[in-house]
Amino acid sequence: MSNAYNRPDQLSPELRRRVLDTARRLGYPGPDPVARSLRTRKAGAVGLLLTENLSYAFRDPAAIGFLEGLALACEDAGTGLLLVPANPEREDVASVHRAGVDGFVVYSVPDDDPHLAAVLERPVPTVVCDQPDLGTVDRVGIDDRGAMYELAKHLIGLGHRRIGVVCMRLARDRNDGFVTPDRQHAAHFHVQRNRLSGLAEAFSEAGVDWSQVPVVERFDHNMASGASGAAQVLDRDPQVTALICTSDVLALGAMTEAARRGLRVPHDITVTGFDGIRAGEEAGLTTVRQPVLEKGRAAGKLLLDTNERSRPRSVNLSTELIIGKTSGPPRGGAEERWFGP
Amino acid sequence: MSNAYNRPDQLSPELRRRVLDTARRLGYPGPDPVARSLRTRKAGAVGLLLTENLSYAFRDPAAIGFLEGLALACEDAGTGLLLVPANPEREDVASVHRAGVDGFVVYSVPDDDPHLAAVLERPVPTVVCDQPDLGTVDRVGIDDRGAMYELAKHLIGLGHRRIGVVCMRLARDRNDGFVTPDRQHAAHFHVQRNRLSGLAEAFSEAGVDWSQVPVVERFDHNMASGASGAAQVLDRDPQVTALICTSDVLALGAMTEAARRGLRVPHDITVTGFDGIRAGEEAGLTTVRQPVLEKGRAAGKLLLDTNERSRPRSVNLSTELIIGKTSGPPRGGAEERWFGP
DNA sequence: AATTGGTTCTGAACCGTTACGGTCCTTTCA
DNA sequence: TGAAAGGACCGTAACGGTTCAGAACCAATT
Repeated sequence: MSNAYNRPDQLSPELRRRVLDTARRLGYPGPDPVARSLRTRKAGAVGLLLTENLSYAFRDPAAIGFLEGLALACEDAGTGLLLVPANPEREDVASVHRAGVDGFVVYSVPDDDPHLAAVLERPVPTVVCDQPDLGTVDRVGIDDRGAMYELAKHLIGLGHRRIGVVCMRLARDRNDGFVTPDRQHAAHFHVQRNRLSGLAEAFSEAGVDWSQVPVVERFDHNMASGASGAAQVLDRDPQVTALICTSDVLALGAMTEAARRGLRVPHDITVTGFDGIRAGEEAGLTTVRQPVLEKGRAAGKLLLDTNERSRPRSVNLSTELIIGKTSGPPRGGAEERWFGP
Repeated sequence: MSNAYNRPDQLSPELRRRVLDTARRLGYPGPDPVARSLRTRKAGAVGLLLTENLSYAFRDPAAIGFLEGLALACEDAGTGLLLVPANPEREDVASVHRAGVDGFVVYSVPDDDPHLAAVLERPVPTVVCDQPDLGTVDRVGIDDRGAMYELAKHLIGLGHRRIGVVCMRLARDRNDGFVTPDRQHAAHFHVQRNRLSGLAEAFSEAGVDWSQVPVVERFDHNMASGASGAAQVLDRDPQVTALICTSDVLALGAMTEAARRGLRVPHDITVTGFDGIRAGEEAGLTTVRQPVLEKGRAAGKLLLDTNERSRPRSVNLSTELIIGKTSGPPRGGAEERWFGP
């Protein structure tokens, strides 16, 4: 009787001792956690669904920050954190079905991802993060659109009108190259779609024809992609005065490419990022800082808060525009370009 | 009948469709993963036990590398990775008992940690990493002692005899300060014990009285600890020509402290680390590079390889001495100290 | 002595699935 | 035509715990 293990008060110390003794003698390894979970309908763990290969997440500083925050929340609650393998290339959602968890956190997956759909079919609470608001499950995010709009306004104020953009993948298919406005608009990654849309709005308001702005997409998210993306933009239009990247990692890569071409930042060209990662900070990157750790923590808190009645909830965390030393007025001054090319 | 879900070949398409239809109509959410795990005796996940607060692991570059490698192996095998909360301050082992997993990976916990004991009592395969060889379970590690011995030999060859050491925590209790040889010898962290012992051996062979060498311990593992540890060593003996740190993170901190004191590295003082993390590489740190990612991957492979007959296995990965630009001969040349104090 | 109250202990039901063996029906071949 | 073989389908028994109802026991009260 497993009362001996879990409810020492329900039986006499004498019997408890006897039970535990014989248990040990028979080599009983203690109550089986799975059987317990079945009966109590509590798995004692939350699942985390990441878009990327599991291992890839550990390379992205923003993802690591999110993980840290989520782990923090789980730790507080004494629950485990199950990393669910969700290979984006395979359509195999078995891993989602197999996960014995009390809830899911879904972090930045494409909105048409079959794994996401599989999660939503499971009868457990779910929190989506950096995803569109589904209205049916909790959500944590930031105002990507507004933050990027503000950053764009800063650049516009400096006088930039001829810009280029390097962004992360917009859909599940690999498309390393220029992006049509259609593809931008139909992007399946909520975060990227909104950042681009914030840019488009601000620059359109400033009289820039957005359809003419070179926007380059990169599937892999690392500095090399930022560098090659920047190169592609600069090859197309060497006259751009600012390279706007939708992440700090891409921006840092773009800066190496600028350096390789002998362009001084910000004198010859302005480079901006998004996220506010440590390495960007050290480089003095102009960027939008978002509270990645808080995002993870908020997601965990929302999921583990059993207060059902108020669902679904939506949490928007605030961001901060960081004006670093990688942004400045276009070469030759702003005025020169007032009546631009 | 869940055959409809899992064994489409066992029944006619017609029946399958009918079953699935009524299932949907009745709001059946698909087979319950926990019940399945109970029946099949497979949880589809491996547990990871970390010494630190879960979230803390995401701050340590070496731990992140390990996690990445382990996640990689899990991904290949299609299993989940469950981060088990193991607050080192509480003695609460319930989280270990509650974890529904097919095996455990234990990474760098003190050898007297109750969580480790709890894992070993569970009737599932276990792989320990950066731990003493228990003889009963698989092990992955490096030759910490030999690698540190080699690094010490390099410094001795340069002429260093008067050194100081900054190391990570040696036991579960907090002891920020100097370490007696006794405590070094009795250290509960296998990795730290062996690194110190490699140092002691090499310098003893070179005629240095190890009991006189200042060894400072820091409980928290971050750059600030490295800086304050270095300060404590330099306050005790401003004449040390080399600061040997048992991790790169500590070494980077030590370098900031050296800079703060106006000491040039390596001209005025030599600083060395251990791990081979990216930030250290960028700083040109002299260190021992260890394959952290491979360690994680090897641990995962060992655990997921169902070949029972060859257990327990022990894997030693190789390390590489990296001679960077933070080590050089002691100020005033090596010869001066040949007959030194 | 019978009722009441309380504690300790026992047994059975249940959680939801998969494995297994048995029934039934159809097909194949002597 | 009958027996054997095979496929489709179905019912049931674990898997290993937790929970809960009620039995058994003892002590105190009426």
